[in-house]
Amino acid sequence: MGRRKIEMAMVKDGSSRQVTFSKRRNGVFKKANELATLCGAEVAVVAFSPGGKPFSFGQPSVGAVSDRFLHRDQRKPNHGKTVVGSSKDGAKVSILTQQLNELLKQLYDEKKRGEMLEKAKEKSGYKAPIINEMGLQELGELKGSLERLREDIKARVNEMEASSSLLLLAKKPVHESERPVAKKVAKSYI
Amino acid sequence: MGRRKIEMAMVKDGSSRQVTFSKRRNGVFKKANELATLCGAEVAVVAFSPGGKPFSFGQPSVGAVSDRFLHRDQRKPNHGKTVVGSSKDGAKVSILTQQLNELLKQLYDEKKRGEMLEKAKEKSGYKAPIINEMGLQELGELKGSLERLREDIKARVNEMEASSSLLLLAKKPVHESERPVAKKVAKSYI
DNA sequence: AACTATTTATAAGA
DNA sequence: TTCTTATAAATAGTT
Repeated sequence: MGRRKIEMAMVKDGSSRQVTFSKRRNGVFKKANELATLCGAEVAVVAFSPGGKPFSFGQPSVGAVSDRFLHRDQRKPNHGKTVVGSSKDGAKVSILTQQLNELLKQLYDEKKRGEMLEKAKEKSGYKAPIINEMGLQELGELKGSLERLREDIKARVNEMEASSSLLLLAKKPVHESERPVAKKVAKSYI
Repeated sequence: MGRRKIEMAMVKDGSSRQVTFSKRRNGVFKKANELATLCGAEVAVVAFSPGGKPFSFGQPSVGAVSDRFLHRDQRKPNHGKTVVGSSKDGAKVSILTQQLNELLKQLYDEKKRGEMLEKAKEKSGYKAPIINEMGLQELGELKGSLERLREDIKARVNEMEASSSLLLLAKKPVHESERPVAKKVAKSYI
């Protein structure tokens, strides 16, 4: 699909092969996302680059689809693939938000699991306060980062309601800057 | 890619949705096969139809790729992705989705690691010091994984903020009925 | 299942 | 790496 038709065989030049992988990987992920969106299907894609790096796409997640495929599904049939609304953009944001919610839920589960492990350790008579405190602190910071992302998505939804700037600035680079980690405790996902 | 451009939203008519799924499923599988052939990459795709039937493609096999992804290969995903400058918001959303799913993948790994930890603990009870030390070692590794994960998320949050800013510029307003519904959780995560 | 008018993906090139 | 652009490929609606 380009300037010329290429032979369907391994690209010999390593550099070109990496470029091809990057481009086509995104193409496959986009197609998979469209399949999931248009058909309400659960789809997972996993690809290892020529260099051995893993990349993945999953709706609702790679793990969920993998589990279901391996006949370990314990969830409701339609879990995780609801598209709210008919707007193209609203649907996309909805999917992203939904995935973020699942991320937060899993993080919550991880936190509970960590607490149980900590209890078990104390019961066994061994103390590792430094590791415990640092682990909890980092979990808090991790959660804060995810909250930050959630707020960004929420704010984007709100701003979409208020105004619609168009494509003029779409190519302007955006400066990335560090932002303080949120400390506030979440009471809801959105 | 047809007679007309279609809305990127769930196809309402069930019959049409099934036809779309069949066509596009083949398309995704073909693209995945080309990715594997051209780049020598290991690729797996799993898709559940609207009716719940599983379909899969794998090179060399779904199981091999899934196993490598979920259990063996712990190398970090690519971090250098930038979507600033991309001119199609569909691609931006695709990349955002991909990044979210990479996060999900890593959390999934952490979850599995925690499950193994718990199993080991239950198996040994509370009194075996050797097993406890092993648990502590694994907890330390978990902490290290969370440290790396936190850094990954920080980096991705920045990437997503940049992406989101650009994405916002091209958005149209969404209606009230199309907004994601808030979900509630009993208590804080941390 | 085939057929095409179109849209979309992408191979080269810059 | 990113962006352009000419072209190949995928596919939506139709038969």
